[in-house]
This record gives sequence, structure tokens and C-alpha cells, in this order.
Amino acid sequence: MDTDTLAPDATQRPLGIAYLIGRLEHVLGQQLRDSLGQHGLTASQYSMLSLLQAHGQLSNAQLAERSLVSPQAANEMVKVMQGKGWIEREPDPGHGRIIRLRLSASALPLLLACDRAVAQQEQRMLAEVALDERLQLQQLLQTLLSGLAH
Amino acid sequence: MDTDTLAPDATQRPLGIAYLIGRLEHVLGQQLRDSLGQHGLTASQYSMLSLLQAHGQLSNAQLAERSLVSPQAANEMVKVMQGKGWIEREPDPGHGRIIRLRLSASALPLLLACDRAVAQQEQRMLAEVALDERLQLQQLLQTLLSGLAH
DNA sequence: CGTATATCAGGGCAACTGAGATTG
DNA sequence: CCAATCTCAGTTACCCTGATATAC
Repeated sequence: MDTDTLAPDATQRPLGIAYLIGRLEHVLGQQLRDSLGQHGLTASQYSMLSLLQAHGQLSNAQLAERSLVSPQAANEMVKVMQGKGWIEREPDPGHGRIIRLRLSASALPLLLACDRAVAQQEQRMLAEVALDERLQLQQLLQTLLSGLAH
Repeated sequence: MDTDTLAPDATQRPLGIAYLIGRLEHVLGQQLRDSLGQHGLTASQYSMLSLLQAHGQLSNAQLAERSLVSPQAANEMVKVMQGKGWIEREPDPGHGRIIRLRLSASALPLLLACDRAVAQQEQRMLAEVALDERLQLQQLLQTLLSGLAH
């Protein structure tokens, strides 16, 4: 009632969907950090390794763009993960400045184990959601994402 | 096809909903930081001020719990916002240790302006989503959130 | 004494911008 | 000269744990 009298125009106040997304990411991220932490990697590291697995080989600039972070931030993380032996770097044969990044052999089983852990978390989160609703949810989230790109 | 042959058991690999939530929060958060930054506050500050507005009066411990952060982190942010004149503190008359926090008069118009900015962002994100789907989405997100609490 | 609250001190992770070197 | 890439350096935002003092 208070909010109605103060803001008769509903578009003046957030609906709460942005808030829900933030809160959801916060709680999910916390639990994900716990799960992934048991395997020794952070959420950002898992995300980057997944990208490298999906694309096979990427330059640091490409990796940064797909990760939505600056090249410097990506470079920093890559350095750490190279030190852990998860990422291998070799100069691009066709370009003297580009360095190709790829998963190391030892990173693959680790990544698969993390996939299982994340999948479990996801299933737990979706336990009360029917299969057709999951598809609908996925579609809605993608719609929101593309809506933000405009 | 590749993922199917590599992982016949679908529960071994994430569906991508957790990923979508993370990516969505990332992009949304970035744009929100831009919008809110023009008014001089960070996303966390906006979140805290909104909580204070909604509840009228909170102790630092209560604020921390509702914000899902440690009391120390909350305290730190409150100090900054008090310095900016957005938050007022007065000792609880019924308890010598508790300090009551509330919005200052100057914070209210600022908060309302930010509400408008966030609402606009939200509307833009939801532009392609029908009204009944928005309600469904809201319900689904809340279901996910409660699923994570188990 | 035990619990809750506030707060000081120290630190970590992940991102940023700016600046510079090298390649094409 | 210009654009892209990689990388060094410094900074910021945000959060944590541990320790301490005080109030009930």
C-alpha cells in the first residue's frame, strides 16, 4: 500500500527480477565455490577451463572476450592456471605475438569431476522444477540475456 | 552430438542453467553498476539502502544477515555510507550495544532515482517477455532459490 | 558464564585502468 | 603510422577470518 501511494507508476520501481537474479547467483555461487573448492579450483577458473575445453584452442584475447573480462584479467588467471599445470601455452606458428592456450592432459579429469559436481548442484536447485519448465526457464533466461545486449 | 557421445549420462554434465544465471548476473550487474555509478553509488550500496528503506530500521547485525554478508563487511559499507550522509545511526534506547541504522532524508530521493534507473534496466531486459511469462519467471526463480536452501 | 553485538586489524580474490613492448 | 596482442604495475570493490570490547 505504501509503495502504491508513493509510486503509482509501477515502472518507477524494480519488479524484483533483477534482485532475484542477483540473490540467486550469490547463493548458487557460494555453493559452487564450496563444491569446486574441494577440487582445488575457483568458479572463474572452472568457467575458463570449460571454455577452453569447448573451443579446443584460444588466444588470450579470445578467451578474455568470451569470458567477458579484460585481457589483463584473463592473462592473470591463465598465469595461475599454467602454474598449476592445467593450461599449456605455445606460440602461434602463424603469428609471432599470439600465444595459443589449451587444456593440459591433467586438467581433463579434473574438469570432468567438476562438471559432475556442478551438475549435481544444478539438479538439486532444479529438483522442484518439472522437465518442461526447465526448458522454458532456459529459454526465458536466454531471452533476458539477449534483451540486455540491445 | 559430441556431448552425447562423451557423456551418455546427462546428469554428469551441467545443463547450462547455472551458467546462464551466472552470465546473466554478470552482464546485468555490469550495466547496473554503470547506471548506479552515475548516481554515485555501487550495486551493493543500492542493495543495502533498499533493505534499509524496506525495513525502516535495522541493526548492523540484522542488515548483514539480510544482505548475506558478514557483520564486518556490512559494518564497513555502513561506515562509508554514513560518511556520504546516506545513513544515520543512533543508539538503541532499549539496548546499550545495538546501534539502529536508518536512511537519512537526503538518501531518499537518491534511492528513488536509482529505483527508476534499475526499473528501466529491468524493463529493457524483460522487453521481449510477456506479462504472464514474467510472473512465471519470477515464480521459477524463487523456486530455484528455495531449492538451494535445502 | 555464555551469547549477541559492534568494531579493529589483516588479508585475499578477482576485476579494473593505464602504460609499454612487440608483431603484422 | 596504426591496430591487435601480450604483459607489467597499481588500484579498487568486496568479502573473509581472527581478535577484542561491551552489553545483557
